[in-house]
Amino acid sequence: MNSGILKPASSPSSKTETSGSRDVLTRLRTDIVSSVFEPETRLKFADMTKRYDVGIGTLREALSQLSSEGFVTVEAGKGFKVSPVSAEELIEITDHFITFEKRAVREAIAHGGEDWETNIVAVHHRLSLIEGLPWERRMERHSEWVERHREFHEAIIAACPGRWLFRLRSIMFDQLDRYRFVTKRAPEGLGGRKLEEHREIMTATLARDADLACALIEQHIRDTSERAIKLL
Amino acid sequence: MNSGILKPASSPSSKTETSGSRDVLTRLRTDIVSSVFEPETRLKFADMTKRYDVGIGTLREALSQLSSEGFVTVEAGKGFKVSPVSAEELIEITDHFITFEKRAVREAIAHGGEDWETNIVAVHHRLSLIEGLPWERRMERHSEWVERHREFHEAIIAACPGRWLFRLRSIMFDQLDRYRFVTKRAPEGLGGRKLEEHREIMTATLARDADLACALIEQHIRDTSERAIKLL
DNA sequence: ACTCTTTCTTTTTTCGAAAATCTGTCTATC
DNA sequence: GATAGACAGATTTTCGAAAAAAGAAAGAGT
Repeated sequence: MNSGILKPASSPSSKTETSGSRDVLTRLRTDIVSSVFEPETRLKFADMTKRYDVGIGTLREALSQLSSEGFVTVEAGKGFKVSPVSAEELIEITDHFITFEKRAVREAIAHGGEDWETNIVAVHHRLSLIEGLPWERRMERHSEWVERHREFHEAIIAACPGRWLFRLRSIMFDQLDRYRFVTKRAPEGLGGRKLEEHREIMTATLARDADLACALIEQHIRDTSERAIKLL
Repeated sequence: MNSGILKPASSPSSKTETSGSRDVLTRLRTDIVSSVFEPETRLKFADMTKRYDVGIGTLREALSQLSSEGFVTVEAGKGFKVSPVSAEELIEITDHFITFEKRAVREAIAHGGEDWETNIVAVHHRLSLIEGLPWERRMERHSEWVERHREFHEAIIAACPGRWLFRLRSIMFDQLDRYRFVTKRAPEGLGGRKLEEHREIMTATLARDADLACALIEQHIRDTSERAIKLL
């Protein structure tokens, strides 16, 4: 089957066209985050190499990487499978992420300069361009939203000098993305609210009000996670 | 990371290399931790495949894994090199580790059962067998000490139910190991002191005195890290 | 009916050749 | 002398074939 010469990649959602050039690690992670592969699914080399059009070795390296990020689990001799999800894990991840993020925000506010501020304004604008859209159009560009949402939160803490703090936070953020996905098709509700929240977070941060920024971020994250828990 | 597979532990062969019984990932990590390769050293495939007697693909996977653990850094097209070390990073790692460890200890004390207690006593005994030795003999069995030391601290927090907390802690612990190595050849000093400290930590933990255990552990880690900072 | 082999199939894991990329050196040109 | 281009050697990255391991199915013995 799939007699096409290149790129079968018949993902059900063929809206975002960029996937062809991105590397297999990113594509595979995206597919796991967006539940193209359900939890516990075995990721067989034969299928995967065809789907992503890469060699076995390259694929194995990507899977190995994803296993250390926690997205897939590996059992020696039995191959790789998509890591399971659970409400308990989401609670724990949320908890860790909030702890990291609050700490990082304080550091960033303490150390950030003009470039940091400017970048926050810039990426927030990019994000608001999508969040300001009506519901259907937002859904169409969901994967873009995911990316810009990540960019925004990363920009906020970019001035944090602790590299490990940044790194640990990012691991948790990526994990949250996976759970965040389940709220994608949730009823409209907080769509416009998010636009508000992000603007408030930006304002507090640029005003160097660390306490307020932390409180807003904590609420922002907890809201999303709690919605996800209900849908799990 | 190091899943519960029992390792060969002892060094069977006279020379450092030969006998590729342990897998290349473990051996390479050990070599980096014990400064066989200095920081910033480029890890060329040609040399490495000969040294560890594995194929290019296998080696690449190991290096890739180590890069996500933070031991090596990778630049696309320019290969892998041993990550740099710095006093600043040690301070940050120490800080994160202590935060994780204290939290994990409290959880473990709250949740641990009889098996947990028993295992702590057992691995502490194994550790004390080395720490009770005179200085020269301790040095001879340093790599065994590293392993048993890890086992001991892992046993203390084994009952902690948070899997991500455990995981994040372990990443930091592995990083600390690398810095801990520089204190290996430090003047005798705290050799006997450590034996004391570990016994105190065990006693406090088994007595379910979380506050005391946390305080002891924090002191224990900070002492070691501060000694390392001076030697950096 | 059950279990222990044996054999065959599927899947993972390893390996080294070949392609792509980078680095440094030499030469032509201004 | 400085700059750009091109060549050669070294190094990384990719790929798929082949070996090793796991799983499934069939057969023999109890």
